[in-house]
Amino acid sequence: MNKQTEILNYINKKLNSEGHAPSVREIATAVNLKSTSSVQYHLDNLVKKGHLSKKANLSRSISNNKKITNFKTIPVIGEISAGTPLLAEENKVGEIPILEEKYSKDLFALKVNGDSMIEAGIHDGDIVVIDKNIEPKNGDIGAFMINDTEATIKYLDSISGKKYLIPANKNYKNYEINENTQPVGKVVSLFRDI
Amino acid sequence: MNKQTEILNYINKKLNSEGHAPSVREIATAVNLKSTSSVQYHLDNLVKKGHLSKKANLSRSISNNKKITNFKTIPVIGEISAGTPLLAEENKVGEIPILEEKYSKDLFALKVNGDSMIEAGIHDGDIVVIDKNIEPKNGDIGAFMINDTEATIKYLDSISGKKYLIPANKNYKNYEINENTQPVGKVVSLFRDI
DNA sequence: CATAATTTAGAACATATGTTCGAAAAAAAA
DNA sequence: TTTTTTTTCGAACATATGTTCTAAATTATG
Repeated sequence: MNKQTEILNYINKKLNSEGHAPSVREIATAVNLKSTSSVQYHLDNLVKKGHLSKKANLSRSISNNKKITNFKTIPVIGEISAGTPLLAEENKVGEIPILEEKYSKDLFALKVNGDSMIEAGIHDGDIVVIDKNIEPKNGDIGAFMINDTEATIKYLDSISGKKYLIPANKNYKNYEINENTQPVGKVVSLFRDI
Repeated sequence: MNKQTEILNYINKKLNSEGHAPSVREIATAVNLKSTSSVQYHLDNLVKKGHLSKKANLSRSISNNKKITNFKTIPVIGEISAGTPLLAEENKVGEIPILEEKYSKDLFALKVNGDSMIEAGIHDGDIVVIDKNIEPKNGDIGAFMINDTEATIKYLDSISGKKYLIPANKNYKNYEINENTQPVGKVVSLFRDI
């Protein structure tokens, strides 16, 4: 490996592991160069080639030029235990990445339990992303809390004036919405490990 | 906002925008403190509380303690044009995030075209992640190239000794594997926007 | 109000660090 | 080989930067 890429790799490694850039002298030691000016020589080239950025006369100001795609994570909620608020830490079973541009504070994810929505292509164990900021409308798939103890994913629709939670599975019955049914948000996307 | 969180926010902002930590004096200026020792005072507290890490006597060595969930992206491939290599840039229609721990070089994603796998819960427009390093076995859902011009997602299975690509849709027929059929990889996960 | 705890200030110090320059060494080209 | 280009070295320099200490100012507490 040539010295230049060796230096670049070392810098990237350190940026990642230490959270800050190495000094010129640290680089020199790491890549077996006796003189700091040798390192400068390569740093100049790496900057010219656009691989790195650095600021003049500034300690440890080297940074990586590569475009960073930014993500945020949203919590994945598993079983809801009675009484525990939906997003309580104890319900959390994981995190999933969301592109920053799609991210909003009102997103969270729910691990699907059961096959009541299988005809909508939502399987047991799938993770659905829910936007609390969007109230599910007729025809939408939404997340609903029933009696504050159970979260369920169902179609929402009206049948002869009454509102129902409608499963996508012939083996399950419609559930008429009552005062114990609270809409949580709209299902906006889905993840599955196969 | 109190001084401590003001400092913490400034540091995080700078780490993000500049790629390296600010100096103590830069912090002082930014949060309107006249003395560097005032900043030190708060830095010490932030370190004690576990919000930051820093190394003694080291310039710009402040780093953020929060666990960084690392992601990588894999390319999403759209329509395959005849002759063009599968992963060619011109076939790319986007990127999706993958947790670093799940990431491998051999992952890519394919936008599903059509509803031939709808009974397996894979819909038109879904994005499936394919691991090129795993050769699909009987019973697996795999990605296959047909005649180097078309990528398709199907079940793989044997029927009376012959290997078939089997759709999950009664309206489609099984396709017997021949010399023009190349396995690309196994489908390992799925994304859907609803 | 008096007292204690917290926060800020100022100055001085030690040094880690980037930079520069000329020359030597090594590698590549002619 | 000779010439040119690339790479490395060593030393010296200027300064950006973290640190410490004491005292003052501010805020909280009784």
